[in-house]
Amino acid sequence: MARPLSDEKRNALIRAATRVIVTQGLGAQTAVIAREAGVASGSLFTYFETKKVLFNELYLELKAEMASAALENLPRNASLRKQLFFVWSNWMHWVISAPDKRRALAQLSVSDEITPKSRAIGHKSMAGIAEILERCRAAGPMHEASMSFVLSVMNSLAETTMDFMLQDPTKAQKHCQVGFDALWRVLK
Amino acid sequence: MARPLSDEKRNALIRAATRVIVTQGLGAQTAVIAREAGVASGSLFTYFETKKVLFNELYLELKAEMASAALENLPRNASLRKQLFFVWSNWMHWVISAPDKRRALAQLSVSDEITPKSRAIGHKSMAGIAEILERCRAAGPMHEASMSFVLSVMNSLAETTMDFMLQDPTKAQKHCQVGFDALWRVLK
Amino acid sequence: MARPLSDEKRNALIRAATRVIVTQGLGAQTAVIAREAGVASGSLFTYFETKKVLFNELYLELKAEMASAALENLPRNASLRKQLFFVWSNWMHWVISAPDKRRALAQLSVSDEITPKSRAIGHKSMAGIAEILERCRAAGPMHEASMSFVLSVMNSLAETTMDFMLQDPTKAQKHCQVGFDALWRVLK
Amino acid sequence: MARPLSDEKRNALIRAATRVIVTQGLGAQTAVIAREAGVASGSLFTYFETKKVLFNELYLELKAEMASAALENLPRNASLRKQLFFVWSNWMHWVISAPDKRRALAQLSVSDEITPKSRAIGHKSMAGIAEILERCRAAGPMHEASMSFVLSVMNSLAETTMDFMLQDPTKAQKHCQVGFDALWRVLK
DNA sequence: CATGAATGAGCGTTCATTCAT
DNA sequence: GATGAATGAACGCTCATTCAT
Repeated sequence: MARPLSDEKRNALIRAATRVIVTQGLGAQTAVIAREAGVASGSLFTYFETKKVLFNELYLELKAEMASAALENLPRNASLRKQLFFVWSNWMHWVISAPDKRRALAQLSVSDEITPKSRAIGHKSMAGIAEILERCRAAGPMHEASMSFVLSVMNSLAETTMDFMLQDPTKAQKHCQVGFDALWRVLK
Repeated sequence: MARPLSDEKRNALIRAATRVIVTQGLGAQTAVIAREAGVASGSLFTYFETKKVLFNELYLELKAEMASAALENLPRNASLRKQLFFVWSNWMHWVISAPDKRRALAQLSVSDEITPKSRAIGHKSMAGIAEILERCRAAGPMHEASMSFVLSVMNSLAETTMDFMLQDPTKAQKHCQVGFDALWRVLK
Repeated sequence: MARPLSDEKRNALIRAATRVIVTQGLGAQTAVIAREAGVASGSLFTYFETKKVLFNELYLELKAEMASAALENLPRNASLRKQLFFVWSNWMHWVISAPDKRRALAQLSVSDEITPKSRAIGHKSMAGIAEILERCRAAGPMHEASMSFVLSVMNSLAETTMDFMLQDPTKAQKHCQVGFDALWRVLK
Repeated sequence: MARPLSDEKRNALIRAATRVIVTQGLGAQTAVIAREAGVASGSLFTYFETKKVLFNELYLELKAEMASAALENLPRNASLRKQLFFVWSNWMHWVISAPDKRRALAQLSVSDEITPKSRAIGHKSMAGIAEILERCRAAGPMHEASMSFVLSVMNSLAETTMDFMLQDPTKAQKHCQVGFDALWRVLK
């Protein structure tokens, strides 16, 4: 991933793509993304070979950002439950503070524009979270299931929780808690 | 009435759309769907005003079929847990026996081609399932959450389970059970 | 021109075409014309082989009707000027009483759907009028011009006059007179 | 600015449209016009938003060109009759020298693709001619008719004359004169 | 490297005409 | 003969990508 030139422009494009995807979906025209980024339409292609590449890189960035937001300031000495709740909380909080990113990521995640390779890398972003989850389920009822299944279950619970938090911000805190409790019951 | 609108052709189109969506995604060309259905490209539009209408009707049919498959032969006298497991089992079984339908439905569900109205109707298809779920969660830890949240949670667990069952059919039975157990723990 | 069956249906189609052309132009769909005529869309083609044939026949009928309206009750013993004014008057009056027909005819006349053959026949419909015109210009300044040129000039003056009469019916009478006076000056 | 919009290409498209309309009518395909102009089919739409816009702009250009051709080198000191004849002559001469433009303009003029707004602007192109005409009819028998009626009469006489000039070029000069004389008699 | 015009394959939909009922 | 569903060629316009400036 050689950075040909201005990181600034690359980032502007990534950010513009996020915003535009939220309103126009993945059918968004590259020209619109470029305009939104304040860049000439042709320039988009000096930063990203194709639209698909742009979407894949955006996917990875969002995924990584989400994961790192979830792990920020993790209290490594607290109880497992507390650690997992901390991660879950951070995660949900990130969604609330950056709803566009979450919405764009949701769209990208279900798109067939995203390659298996990107998905694999994206999963690796979650390694830090996975590790905690791993320890949480170790002795519980999911101990025989594959780790990837458990991860997916957590993900799907998280997605559902996020959707409801975004739908009605006044009940966001409540949903955050209820969602976590459900997850904990799944694991313990 | 000369040559009445044929249910057969309509169904051929619906079935063709299902198959083509699985391989080509929602960008599938109407002409391809028509060819696959064995009708002229223009004929698609005598059965469905637009591509979007076709997709919405397909969504509704798949959703309804899925729900009715899940409720088939429901043992109304069995315990709640047994009833829910029965529904879950049927549901998962339908997916195994009609993976194309599940894949097409998954694509349609996340598409913005599907109107809010269709989604509303689609949710009503799930009323039978929702009712059982409602009774299952009544006394449990989710009793304070909104029904739509609980439904969404069940749905997301189901989707995750389906994906894993489809990925590795040899472990399908196992995943079916593990997924249900997780759901049950969420509820009880 | 074998009349396969019901004159009634044929006429309904001709009349419907007139009305529809006025509102939709010559791009009017055959299906719309058929519906307006209260006939199945396919039936149009048992009365007229093609859309083009329909339009040509309609053209001829309107042209003939217009000419015959102009000549109705012609006072053959009056002065030439009076005869020509009589014809002109009738002609203009027909337009006022059947504006749709005039509008449709105007559209058809400039269309390239109308074959040279139809145009030739259409001109023959005007023979009666031409004859009077011929006598009017005989001794005048147009006596050296070709008859077809003189006819065209009269036609174009008539068209212009009609347009203004239809635009503002309160001044119709006035325009009728002014138009005729201009024609007469051209001829005498 | 990278590769500025080229007037050359725009003009090529306008000229191509003129030629193609003559042979194919207004149903001419945009792809054919583009090919005839030597540009890619999509490029047509960077110069004209839609086919309709192309046609309206072509209409306006032809109308303006015609009017300006008619007024070129007008001898402002000559008698009114001479001035009007001069204009008429120029006008007819333009038609002879650019028959395609005249044919295209004729088609466009009767089309319902041309908006009322374009027509209004088109009429303004004729203002110079109208002014002379105005003075010619001032004292004559048309002095009570509306100016727009007189203009229309002149136009229709001109159109008729043009058609005959184009039909038989050997008699073009003759028709030009006969047409003008008729117009003069209308006015005086 | 930035720009935005140029390119042309691609697609949903229309509609005159045909033909099974 | 009447009906209206079936047919499929046709077309305007879009948009990711390329490339001249």
